[in-house]
Amino acid sequence: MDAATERSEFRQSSANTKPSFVDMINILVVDDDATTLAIVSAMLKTWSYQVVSVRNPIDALATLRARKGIFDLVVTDLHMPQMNGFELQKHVHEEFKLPVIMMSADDKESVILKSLEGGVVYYIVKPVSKDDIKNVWQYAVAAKKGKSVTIEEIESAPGEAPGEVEDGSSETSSDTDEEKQDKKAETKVKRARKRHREDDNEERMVAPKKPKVVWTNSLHNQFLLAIRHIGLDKAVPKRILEFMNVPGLTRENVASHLQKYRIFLKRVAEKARLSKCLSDRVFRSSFAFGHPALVFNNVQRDQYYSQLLNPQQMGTSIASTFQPSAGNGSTLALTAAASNNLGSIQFPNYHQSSSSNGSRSFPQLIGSSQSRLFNNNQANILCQQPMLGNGNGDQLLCQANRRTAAFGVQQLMNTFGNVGMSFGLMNNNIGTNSLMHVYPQQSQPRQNGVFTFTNNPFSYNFATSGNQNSSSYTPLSSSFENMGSNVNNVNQRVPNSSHQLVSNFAVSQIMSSSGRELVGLMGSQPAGMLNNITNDIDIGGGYPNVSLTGASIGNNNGIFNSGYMAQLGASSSSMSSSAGFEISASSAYQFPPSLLKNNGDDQQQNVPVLPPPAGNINDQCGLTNMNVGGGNVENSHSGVMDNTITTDAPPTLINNNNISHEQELVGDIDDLMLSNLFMDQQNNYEPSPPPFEQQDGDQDQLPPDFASFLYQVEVPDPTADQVPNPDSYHVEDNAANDRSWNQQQEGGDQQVVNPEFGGNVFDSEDYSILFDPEHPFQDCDDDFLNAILDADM
DNA sequence: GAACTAATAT
DNA sequence: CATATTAGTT
Repeated sequence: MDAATERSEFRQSSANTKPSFVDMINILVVDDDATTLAIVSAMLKTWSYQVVSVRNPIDALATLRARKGIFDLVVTDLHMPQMNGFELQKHVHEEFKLPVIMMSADDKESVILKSLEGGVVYYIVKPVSKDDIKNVWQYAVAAKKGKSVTIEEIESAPGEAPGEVEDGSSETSSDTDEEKQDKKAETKVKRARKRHREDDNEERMVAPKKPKVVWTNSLHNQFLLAIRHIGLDKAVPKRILEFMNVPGLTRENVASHLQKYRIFLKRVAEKARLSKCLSDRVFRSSFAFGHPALVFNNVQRDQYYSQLLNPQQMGTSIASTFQPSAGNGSTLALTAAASNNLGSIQFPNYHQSSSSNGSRSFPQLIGSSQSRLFNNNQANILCQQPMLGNGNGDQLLCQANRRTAAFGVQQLMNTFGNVGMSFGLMNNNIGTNSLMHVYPQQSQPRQNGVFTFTNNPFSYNFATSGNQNSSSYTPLSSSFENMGSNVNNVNQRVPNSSHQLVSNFAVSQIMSSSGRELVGLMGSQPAGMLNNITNDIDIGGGYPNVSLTGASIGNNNGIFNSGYMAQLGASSSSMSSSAGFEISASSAYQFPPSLLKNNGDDQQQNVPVLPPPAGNINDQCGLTNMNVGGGNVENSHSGVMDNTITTDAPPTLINNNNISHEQELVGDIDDLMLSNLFMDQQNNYEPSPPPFEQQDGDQDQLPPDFASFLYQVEVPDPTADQVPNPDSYHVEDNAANDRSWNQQQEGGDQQVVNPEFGGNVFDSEDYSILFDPEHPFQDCDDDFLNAILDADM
């Protein structure tokens, strides 16, 4: 039999399952300790091995001599009186050429190494488990074949911790030309022999089998992270592998997974292309950077409307309007009570009024983002279990969230007003005279504000509380005292009984440097996950001069710590953001050198420069869910505020010395969404319940809202008699070149087509959607939409 | 020849 | 089905 055939046979027969011929394998067990001897022998017998046990090495050698040729394997203790395991092994090797497996309680690396170097084929640290010895037949077979079993192979032998990826270096690959010639024949021979393999066994049994790589969530997330960083188009196995830096993972492994992933992407894309369902259209459009006008048609919009307003979805009571949730990827999330929304993040916002009445001259907002793409915990990969308590009926629960904050729609929640309103791209029940801009995320200038509220009567409160007594609202400085800058402060009652605030999650408390006045709160990880929260708050001269520097948000996966920074401007009408992520290297995640930047500080290790993980920061997806203080807060502001809320958390990476590195986000939101969807499928999660009726029974239909985060939305005034008309929007470009180009094209501000994108795709960077209450419904241009759809992909 | 990836095998 | 391996291309 030629070598190729042998190898094939080996593959065939070296499955995890114990071959039937083990009952032909004779093992001599040597241990001076009778108990161990009995146990090990019994274990071996339960695996059907033929076992002879002796109490000392001398007897062992005598037995071997007496029954020469019978034994296939010797299993011996290391420490024995007359002769230790090393010596015995030496004798056994010289005289009988039998493989020896060493057992010892000694787990010192030096000892193990010495044993292996001395020729011991496998070292078992006592206590011996059944699994340890289950597959020792492999050593017998390997020895018979005259094959040496490498250390790597031993290490991948049974008993190894699952999930580890074996080093591919143990691969025995040395194809000769001969082998290659014979490939076809090989297959036939393999099949033919398969049947009588078991009679014809040992010869082909060789070494322990190399385990399959299991693409766990964690591994897949690294994979996704790599793809995100590299960019889907440029993500090839080698680069992905490089980035992932997982020991033992091979390029082939990655290639295989990538193939699967691509198939997934393709399938989703195809569905989007084929379906007339709007959600699919949206999906499709978002592939092409999206066109906001694609998002809804009338019917769907209405459906979406009702969906968003559905109390079941959004929660209606004060207590249940929002719950804080811990996003997985360094994210603190807020979710609606009745829908375990995914991937939210909380971020600090600052609300400053230039013209509000004087009684409310304190900052009081905390926004939160929330994904509504995936509802109902169907996508809780990498979950954290709820770990934070609740208090006083407020039911603030921390819920597991995945890192898909990236996807969702915008919502404004009137928390205190007990109304639970929300708006999406075209859904605005809150309205005021305010306009909310949601800029496209992908190329969002990071230093600019994203959400702009104009003449906004709201003030913004800590989004999760939902339990403020609207009639007794008092400054947050008292309410949120000790809100918790670390995990120990979770679930802390606010002393002021009128507020009933329970901080059920770890937040950063953002205090003024002088007055201990709470400027903001920053969501962070729940207990146990919080690594660092650092706030650097500097408030000069009181309001309106607030700056805050973010928090690190720990990640208990050890992938990295990310933080969020926001700087709040001094102007009464604007807040500028110089926010960023802070990522500090963590030992658990090893970044390839190419991704590290040395900041020049000797004390400072290189820090990775890479974007934050998918979806863990709201701004990446731009969908922000904000609790808008209604009730008392709202009233007190009476609609004359002019706020700019920056919710943009630029993916700026900041090293520990606060030297920031701007980093453009790589990849686009659709990739992220798809990635996560992919993982949902991997995990057999139910598909997200689409907000719209399914049109073709397609279970994989995507909810339509995810594209909306790309765009800027302006929201009419909900307090006006006039009901906000979600159709009354139009697309408006913001960039001069777009504008001029647009004018040349005579599309007006209805259609902004950026030639950079092939003339059929919007440049998401440079336009917004404006709601215009003055105008009647205005559907998007179907022809145009169709054109995009047709041209796309 | 290395790497990618579609195709195929396990 | 998920992953590994092969085989054809680039």
